[in-house]
Amino acid sequence: MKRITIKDVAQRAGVSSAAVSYVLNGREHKVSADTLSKIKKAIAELNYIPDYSARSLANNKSNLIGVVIPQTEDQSQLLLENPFYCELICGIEAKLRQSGYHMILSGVNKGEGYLDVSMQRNLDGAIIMGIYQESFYEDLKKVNIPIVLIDSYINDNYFKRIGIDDELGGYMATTHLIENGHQNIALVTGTIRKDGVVEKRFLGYKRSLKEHGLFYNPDYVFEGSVSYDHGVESGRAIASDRRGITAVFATGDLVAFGVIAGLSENGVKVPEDISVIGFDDISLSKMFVPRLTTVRQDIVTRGSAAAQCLIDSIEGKEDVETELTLPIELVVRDTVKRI
Amino acid sequence: MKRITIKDVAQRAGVSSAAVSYVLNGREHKVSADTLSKIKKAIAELNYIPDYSARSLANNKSNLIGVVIPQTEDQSQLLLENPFYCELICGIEAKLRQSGYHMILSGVNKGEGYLDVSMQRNLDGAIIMGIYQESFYEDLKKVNIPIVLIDSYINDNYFKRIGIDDELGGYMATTHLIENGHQNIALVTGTIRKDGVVEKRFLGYKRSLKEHGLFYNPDYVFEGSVSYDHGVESGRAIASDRRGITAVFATGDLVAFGVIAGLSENGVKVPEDISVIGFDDISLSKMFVPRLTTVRQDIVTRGSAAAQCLIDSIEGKEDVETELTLPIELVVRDTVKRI
DNA sequence: TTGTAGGCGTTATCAG
DNA sequence: CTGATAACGCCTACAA
Repeated sequence: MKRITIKDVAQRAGVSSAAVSYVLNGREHKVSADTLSKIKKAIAELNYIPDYSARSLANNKSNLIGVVIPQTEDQSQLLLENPFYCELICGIEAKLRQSGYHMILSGVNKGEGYLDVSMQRNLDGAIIMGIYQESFYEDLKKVNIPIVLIDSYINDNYFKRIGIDDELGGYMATTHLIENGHQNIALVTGTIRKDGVVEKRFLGYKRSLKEHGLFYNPDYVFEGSVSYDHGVESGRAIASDRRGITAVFATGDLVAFGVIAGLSENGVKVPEDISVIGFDDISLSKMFVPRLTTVRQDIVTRGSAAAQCLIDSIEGKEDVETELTLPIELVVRDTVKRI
Repeated sequence: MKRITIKDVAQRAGVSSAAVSYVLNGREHKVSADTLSKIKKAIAELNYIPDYSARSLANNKSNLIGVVIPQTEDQSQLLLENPFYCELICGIEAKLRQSGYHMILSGVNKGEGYLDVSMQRNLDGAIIMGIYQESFYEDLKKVNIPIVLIDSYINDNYFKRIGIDDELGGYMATTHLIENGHQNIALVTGTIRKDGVVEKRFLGYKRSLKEHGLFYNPDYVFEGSVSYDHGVESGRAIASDRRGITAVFATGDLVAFGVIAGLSENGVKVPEDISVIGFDDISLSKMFVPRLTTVRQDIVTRGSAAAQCLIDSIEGKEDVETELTLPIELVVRDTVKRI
């Protein structure tokens, strides 16, 4: 299929290519009604489709957004096993498409940054999930495009952030357990990294303990990866050596499912023997039996908010918030028992 | 960050931009060892990053692959709720990135096709999941780029297909149930569309019934969408009116989970009262309690095979199979009971 | 209101 | 082996 260019359209309409370009870019007022209709007709007849590469070259605007999600250590595969990211992406993609952008979804190779991709593709903006080493962000800033961070507490005004109050979430979860009579509460979590969401949830956990006159016991913390498998291992460990633990706060729903599996595998029932609370309320949580009590955030909305925020920045809107905090709420279902 | 161009590199190295272009494109033998080293040095010093838009314009090669996945009817959100697609994408993305390509992931708007995107972005190829109306494929062919279909039995040699033997899978699942003494087997499934995978699984189901001397009973077929919710509804329906049904073949794991939920919600236990078998073996299936008996396909591998096949076509390899059928196997776990 | 022409970064052709 | 130079498709001063 030979490419129809703007010149073909111009020729067919009997006008110059500049005129065509004008109507293509919404500057229709620069053109007489007559020419306008001729051009529109020609575009339709020829079924003209613009070439974004050329546009990007001339314009420095690609209508391309980079979306980065974390990946597994070993396989360098995207962490799509975690439905959290899937839902985020659903929200992002829908909003982007509806606004005329396309999404390049990728992970970033170990040791490499994202500067290359940004420059190669002339990205108009990027949404970054997960947390990376500092040089990663410094590189990103050099490219000088709007960037939205999800799941990061990097304190730098260059970046926009769409977050939730993770500390509060950790506090809410822990408090809910305490209010149900639990005193020895384990924390099963991914790596507690500075400026990461997990750290905040951890801090909320500790604050709740303290405010309720309970001691923080480091032995109750099972730190590993944010994965089902780590949950399973922790569940097993707890089952084999209870040490008085009656409840578990898992900092992600997927982890919580793992914990439940690890426990029940060893005959420990949830919530009869041990209560479990999660975090995120991924769509799976409704499907799982028993239905998981968790701290809910609206993940899809968060994705579309991130996309919207990015688009606003790109398009030069004035009042773009540099930080947006979305609400969370406790969802009480079947995995926490009053004791 | 001002863009460093090939000219800057040429200037710095004291050579022409053509020479630089040569070494950039691996035609290093067209250049003297001395110039080569000077150019390499300049590239490194200036931290030159090529502009793919320009390259695409000049070359008609974008190193961009379009990946299309189905979306929900209402929200036009990607069907990432279904882990099947997530895993596929993991496989695809990893392979593409490792081969120097980027992935544009999107759904396609109702009523629109994918021709626009393909042309706008100068896609080098595309991977299409799900099935669409015929005009969709006809449009795609016009663009004249390699295309890999997943989950389609469209009979057209233009397209490559990476599939499994869905008919056999349906047969295996049903046969497994029959061999465990079941005679009244319900089928819970997405829409049975011509040339779709679901149709093949359905045909395998019927063949197994027939070969084992059982009658096909249309009343036992619960046709709806490939979703958890449809599973739940069907499960409820079965629970409230058993009609002798002792086993269910769900044509997707997610659907199977729904069925199980719908059943147990009404006090019907799996597998004690009713056996359930699924299809796909998504990673979730290991996590679910009870562990789902299912027909396994290696989804991630399928994704990376699709990507590899596409890349081979793009790069003009000779021996690219037009159709690849990956193995499947029965995975016996805990949801089928012998009666 | 309309058209001409130069440039965006890269590649490829074709003389030197 | 090397270096101009003309595309590629589009946009946008600037001139008419």
